[in-house]
Amino acid sequence: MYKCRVPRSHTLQIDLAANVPVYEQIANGLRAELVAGHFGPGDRLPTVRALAIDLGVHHNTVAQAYRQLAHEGWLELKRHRGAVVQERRHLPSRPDIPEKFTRPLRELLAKALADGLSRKLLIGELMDSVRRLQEGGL
Amino acid sequence: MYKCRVPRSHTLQIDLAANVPVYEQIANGLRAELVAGHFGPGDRLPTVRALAIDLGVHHNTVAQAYRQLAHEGWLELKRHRGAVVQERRHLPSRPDIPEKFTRPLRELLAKALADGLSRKLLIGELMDSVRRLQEGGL
DNA sequence: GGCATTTGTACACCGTAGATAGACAAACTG
DNA sequence: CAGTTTGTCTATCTACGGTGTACAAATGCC
Repeated sequence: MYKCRVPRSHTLQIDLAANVPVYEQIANGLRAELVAGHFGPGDRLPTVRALAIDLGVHHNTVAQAYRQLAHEGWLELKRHRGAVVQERRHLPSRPDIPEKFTRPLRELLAKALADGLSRKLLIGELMDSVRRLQEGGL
Repeated sequence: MYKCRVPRSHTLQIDLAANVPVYEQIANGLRAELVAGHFGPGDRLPTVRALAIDLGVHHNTVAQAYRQLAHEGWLELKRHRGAVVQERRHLPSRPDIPEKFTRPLRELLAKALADGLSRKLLIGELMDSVRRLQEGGL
């Protein structure tokens, strides 16, 4: 019995056609959930196989995502114990903001504008994010 | 003689170690410049070989980036005419905001937070972007 | 006008990474 | 104690990114 508020395909979506690896899509999606606090320390994520079936990929692919998150300190992976969410100490802030955030954000905005999304709409989305951040969420 | 305000390695940076393809990094960087209006219609970008040398990659890699941008309607690629910036009609806005923007933004923020960047700092960056967007820039 | 240079393209090649398949060892369940 | 569950390991296959190289055509210089 594990507590699994994990996204079935609704919140965690995989795009096999995307040029970003599936295991990284999974890790990114789960990391977002973790950062948002949707999981607390001690919570257990689904087994690699269960999630793999849900997503329609191989369990090794999910395992790779789990391993990456474990390596980042989000999960503890014990055999047959499943993936347990860990308390994660806050890292000291790094000064490489431009590379880690500003540039990707800029490129993301450029892509969105190029896709025809309006400035007004993007501003709205950004402001929503700001609000969520201010409230301690994501 | 081409008008080339193109980034030497300062504004257009390539990370060979990144897991995102170099040709896509180039395309993303140039698209950001184009969206920002740093190039006008008729301007000519550097030749594939010139930019390739600047970036330290093969000219075919740059050519692939140029082709992608041309396919998106940003550039016109004529043999021996170089890459000419085109007037680009605005596409009709698509309704798939979450997939194209919200989700990637959310994951980017999650990654930044996971890296130890503070909420306050991220909020500042987001607000900067909002301001730039409001001013018609990027 | 002719010729070397420039320039984008096409094609083949190689290395690597992503995804899968299948087997394995250990813990849990009854 | 036997069967099931579960994460891991190893091997294999495929696709893609990046490079090397040759090519065709337009440009520029004399």
